[in-house]
Amino acid sequence: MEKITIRDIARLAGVSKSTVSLVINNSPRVDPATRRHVLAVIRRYNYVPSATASALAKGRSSFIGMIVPGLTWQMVAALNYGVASVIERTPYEIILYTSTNDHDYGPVIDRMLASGLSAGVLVISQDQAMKPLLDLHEQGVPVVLINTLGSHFDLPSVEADNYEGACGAVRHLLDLGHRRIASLAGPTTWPCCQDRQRGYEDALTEAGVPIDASLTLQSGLEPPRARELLRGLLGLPDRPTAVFAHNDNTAYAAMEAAADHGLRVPADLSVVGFDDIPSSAHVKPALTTVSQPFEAMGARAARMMLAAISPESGEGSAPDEHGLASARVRLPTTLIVRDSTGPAPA
Amino acid sequence: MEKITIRDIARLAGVSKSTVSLVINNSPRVDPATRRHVLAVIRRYNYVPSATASALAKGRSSFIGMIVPGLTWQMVAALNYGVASVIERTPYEIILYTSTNDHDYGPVIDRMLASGLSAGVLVISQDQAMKPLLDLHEQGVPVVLINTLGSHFDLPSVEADNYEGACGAVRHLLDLGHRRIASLAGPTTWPCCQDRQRGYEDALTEAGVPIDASLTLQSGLEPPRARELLRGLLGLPDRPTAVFAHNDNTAYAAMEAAADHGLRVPADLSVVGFDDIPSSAHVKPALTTVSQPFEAMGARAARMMLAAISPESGEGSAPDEHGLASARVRLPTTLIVRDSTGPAPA
DNA sequence: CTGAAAGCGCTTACAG
DNA sequence: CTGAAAGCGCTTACAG
Repeated sequence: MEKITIRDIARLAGVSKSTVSLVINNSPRVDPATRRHVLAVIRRYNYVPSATASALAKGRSSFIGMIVPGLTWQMVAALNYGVASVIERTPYEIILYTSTNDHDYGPVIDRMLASGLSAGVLVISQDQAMKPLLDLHEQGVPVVLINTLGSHFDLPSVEADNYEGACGAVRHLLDLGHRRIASLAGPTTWPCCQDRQRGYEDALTEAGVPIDASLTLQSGLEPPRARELLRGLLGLPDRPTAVFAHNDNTAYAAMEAAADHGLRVPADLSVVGFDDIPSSAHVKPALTTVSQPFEAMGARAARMMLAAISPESGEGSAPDEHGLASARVRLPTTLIVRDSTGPAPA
Repeated sequence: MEKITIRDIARLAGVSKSTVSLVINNSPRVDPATRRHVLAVIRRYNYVPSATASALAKGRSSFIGMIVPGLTWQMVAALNYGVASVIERTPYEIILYTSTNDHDYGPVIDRMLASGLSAGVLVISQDQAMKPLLDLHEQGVPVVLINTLGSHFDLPSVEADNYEGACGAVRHLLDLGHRRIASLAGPTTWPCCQDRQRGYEDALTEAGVPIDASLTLQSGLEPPRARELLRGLLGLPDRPTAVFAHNDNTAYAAMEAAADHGLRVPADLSVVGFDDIPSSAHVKPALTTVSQPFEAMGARAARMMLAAISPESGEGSAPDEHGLASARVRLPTTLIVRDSTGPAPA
């Protein structure tokens, strides 16, 4: 069971190594008959070219680096699944870089750069320092971001449509008759949360409901803090009858805050979240929330990456002038209505 | 900013490429002074050897494959974090193989084998077919399993102590005065669930409580099914006063089943889960559950892998005769007591 | 359209 | 203890 090499295939097919190589790399300048023949023996012997050897010879590798944040995210699983489903049909492999420092991808990028292994980098990011990524990009390594970034960065990215998602969630509450709707807001520095907050405000304005700044609570997406802040607000005479939380975990905290006051959800207080993490279908009451299309986001990002590193590879063949280099795609979200929202109390 | 190579370092240091290589690979047969000097220039020029070139020359690579199941698991994140924290201090990189077929790792293994890229494989598995993994192992590729396997497999593995974890959970219920305790069991074919079930039964027996088979519900770990089965059981006159669920998601289902009957948790029914996934701290009532040390499990597995692929690398230097090749480590769990368990009703 | 040859950046006997 | 040389398995001009 010796490892079979290009030389073996060449001998077996009665051609030179060069020809085999050209076949492998889809060169057009090889006779169709020869190509078929070579392909046949390749298949027969189950030959797979050595990735390391070809990387060395080509000067570029067939690895895509994927940088993921550390512990935090439940969504990484779904995102990754999407990425895997497209990459598994290509000769590329994913090298996983897990950042043990969630606020700075610097060390991880250094490592990547040093190894020179990655043909491109997929980055799942939140509020990490962007500088290292921009450096990467400037050094000619394609970078595709998964998740929202500030618009001042010109890196290709795929994200959920946070703005429209938030609008939809708030409109749902408005439709149910709610007028005093609180926002359990995430970090003001996170672009995704800025978009969600804008969506919240615009939906209100559009419905003719004036914006009351005291109804926006800066929870930083930390459940304990969210619970505490909302508990304060719920004690007030003109308490809100609904809350739009910037993510599911703080929505859970909102339910706890309601319980702290003996308020029932949704009879006394409606709650809508954002993300639709797996547990949201199971909490009591089941959470109405904005579902992000994580799997699709991952798949899309992977396709953009492939297009960026091997333009010939078809698929996303460059609609805009820079290939997909500066694309910024926003995928639609879906409002999942469950049991945590209901008509505004009389 | 040309890529700097071993030849550059050799020239800069005034030695041969061979010597530089020996230094890089920690060969003992190089003069300490020379070594210091070479190391200095390596550092000064920030030289990192090409992973592809050395893989090619050595005939083995510095990649560790990690196979993860598809969508399912929230714990993969924590596991991965543990793995990353140890691998990041070595020259190894992780190649991520995501199985889009959760029941058969065959395709993924084929791919891995074909590329010949991985020096070893870390596998997060549940009830996948073991055959491909055993083949791998037989071909001399070190395999370390994360998670429980049938004891009939002789692959090194790290798992949580499911048996003791279950015992602890059930003893907690017994201490609270419960005597009729249901088990919301997982697939009988999954070794981890077999262990949990044994723990449940042994804890009962040890307390002198006879085992009532009708109290064990085969939920298959599917929440809807768990809810339905338990709802049936709770309608009976001698209903259980507590339930031990084999994982958190079915514990949530148990709470729903209780609500279906208007039973309060924990006043009328105590519920304990297994896993301690992130949301369990936030559900209402917060779930008492057995916490698995995912991060530690990942780290441990990574260390075992390193020991297997580079025995010289110290760390876990082989306590048993086969190195760590046949080790089977079981890490302790922790019972997290929260609000879903309380004294048995009078 | 095809082949011989040099080269990618390392490692590893083999001499010395 | 150190260096010259061959080789790992591919790719890529360059001839033909």
